[in-house]
Amino acid sequence: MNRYVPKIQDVAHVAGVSTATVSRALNKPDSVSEETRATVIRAVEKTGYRFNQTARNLRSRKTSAIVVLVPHLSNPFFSQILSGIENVASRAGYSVLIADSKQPDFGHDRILEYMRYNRADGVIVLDGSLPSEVYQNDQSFDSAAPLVFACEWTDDVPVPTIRIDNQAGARMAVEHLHGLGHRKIGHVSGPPGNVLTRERLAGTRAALEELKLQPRQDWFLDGDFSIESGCKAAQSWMQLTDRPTGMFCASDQMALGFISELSNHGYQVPRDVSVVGFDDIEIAGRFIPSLTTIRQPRHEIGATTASVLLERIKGSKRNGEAICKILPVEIIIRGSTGPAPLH
Amino acid sequence: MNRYVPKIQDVAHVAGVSTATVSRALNKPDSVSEETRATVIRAVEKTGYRFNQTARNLRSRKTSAIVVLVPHLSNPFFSQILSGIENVASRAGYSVLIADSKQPDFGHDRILEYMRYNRADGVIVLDGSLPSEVYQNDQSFDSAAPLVFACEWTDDVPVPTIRIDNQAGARMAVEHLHGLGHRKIGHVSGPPGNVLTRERLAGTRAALEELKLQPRQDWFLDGDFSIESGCKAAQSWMQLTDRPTGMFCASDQMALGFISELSNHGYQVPRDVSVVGFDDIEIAGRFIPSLTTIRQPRHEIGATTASVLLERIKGSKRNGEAICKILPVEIIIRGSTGPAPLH
DNA sequence: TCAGCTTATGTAATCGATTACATCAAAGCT
DNA sequence: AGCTTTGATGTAATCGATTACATAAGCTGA
Repeated sequence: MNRYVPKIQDVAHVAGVSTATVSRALNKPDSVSEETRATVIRAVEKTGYRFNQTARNLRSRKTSAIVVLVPHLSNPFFSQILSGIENVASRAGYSVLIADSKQPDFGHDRILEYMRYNRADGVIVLDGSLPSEVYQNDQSFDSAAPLVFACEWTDDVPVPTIRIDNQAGARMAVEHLHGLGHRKIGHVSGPPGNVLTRERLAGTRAALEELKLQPRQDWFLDGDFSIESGCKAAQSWMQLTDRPTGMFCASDQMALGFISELSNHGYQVPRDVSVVGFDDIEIAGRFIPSLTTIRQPRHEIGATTASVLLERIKGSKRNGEAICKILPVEIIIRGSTGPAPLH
Repeated sequence: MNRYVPKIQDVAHVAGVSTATVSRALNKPDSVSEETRATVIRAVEKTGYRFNQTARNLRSRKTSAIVVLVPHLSNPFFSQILSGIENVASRAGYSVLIADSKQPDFGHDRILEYMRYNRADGVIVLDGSLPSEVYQNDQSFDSAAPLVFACEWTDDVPVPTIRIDNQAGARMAVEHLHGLGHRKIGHVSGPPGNVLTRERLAGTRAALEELKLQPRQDWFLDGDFSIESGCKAAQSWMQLTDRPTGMFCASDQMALGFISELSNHGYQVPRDVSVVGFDDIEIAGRFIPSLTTIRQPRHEIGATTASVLLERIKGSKRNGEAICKILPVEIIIRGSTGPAPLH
């Protein structure tokens, strides 16, 4: 049933020219005569020819694809970033491969397979927690594809990174709460070991210090960016005898979980506690109350990352230079924060 | 700076065997002697060899990749479906390519490029609104890669489809509202022309009819699945003089937008109106109020779709048989629906 | 008129694996 | 012993494009 797939040979035959001419007519139109070009194009239409990407890839030693390593693909946070990447990549003729780096069967082998030029011409890593041996191993063989980090990154790995200033974001959050009169400020942090967790925590501490507020250990609650962990943090909050009146959550999901759980127990935001999130996911503006949060330009992060990677691929620059683009964050003030209760 | 990438030649040389033997040792271990296999493996480790996927693809006439056509990649609804797909595909050694079919520059050309065996061995289409010429054109040349629809589909195109029973889901929603005493039931529908819109609308109408409720034209509001359109629907609702007391929204996003906008204007759910969504996105259970909704098993839809596609690829069956797997929906009753006001 | 240059095209090598076919040694069978 | 079968390996064709190099024709200017 499978009909014959026309190849460049067939086009050449129909057009009465050589395969080289067909290839040139299609890829470098200026290098053949106008007449020949027209003949070839007619032959292509007649035969229904479309070039075989694989053969082209082999000969020209590239894949015209980039791969994106996403931690937890099911996390909707990444959808806009992927959208930004796909947008830029597809416009440049590149396909986008995605792989979930947090899948159970995602081992070193598989990472390496992507890091080499095997499947893609470049790699975007959104997961800062890949074991750093991966990168060393990679360097030792040095047949590595260009690599770019986005959002997250791994310390001491000299790779270009596109991200926001997480510390500054955290500062904005704390300062906003402080500006509303809050003096008892707590924090719900991300998963342990994560760079974002570390940075946002550091920003929070720094801001508290600058504002001459004593950080209290029991106001720093553990989370993992998920909605569920926000709910758990709310339970911890409720069990405190001396409660913070302002909470900065390191992700919107946690902030929403936090507010939701409090609501289930009769507490209200911002009456009982003001809450600031991080990310500005789509639903944040429509939650009840609407969520004050630190906006990350997610689509732009994706688009910028793709541009940087494509440049690296074309220029075949080495990763060594390790530029770091910091995209701006801004605080979006909404309904989940209000003045601190008069003491 | 780019070091030499070892090829099968080099391994053969180091191991003192032919390239054919190396290939066999790696791909069909049983066909070489144990001794040779060990030698080859040692040589592979020594050289740091990893096979070149492109070369393998060309020779074996496949790409080991599948492509997923997503309408609006930025829509987080798809993240779990992608996760399900990636899960199954990667386990079987396939890469997953994604492309946003709603991008401005996504034309027929590009679709066709994917439909042929050029870039992928199979295609998953999540967008039912691709022009049907695409499929016909495809058939006429018949060099088409196996195709599977998921969630959405296009009528009269004989392609296997994995989806839920949208009409049944809509029925559940309406019956639930009816069971709570609601007799004035409205609907917010999806984008015009979409199959899901049509099916959910049909299910709604059928249920109303069965329950002997007169459908009222002005209680059927237009939307497009987005949060924003849910807000707009809320504005329409507020302008009605005779308002429905129960609303079934064809997506969770619209339901959340609907509730949010009402809340901004002092209305409360479910006191003033009960709301049912569709999809059961992650935040639904944590919204305030938590959202009653029709759950789609999104991860499972993705996984099943990938399995079906891989089977087609392996079996190289034609699409003609057009099986249709209907996965179960269930209603998740939460806080956004309550008893109808006593009239 | 002819060397020298440009332009258009053809010939054949090449990318790096897989695999059909050939070869050869060892084992099995009558 | 002589013939067939089996198993392990090597040789070389092959997948379908791109492209280095060769060639031929046309053009320029001394």
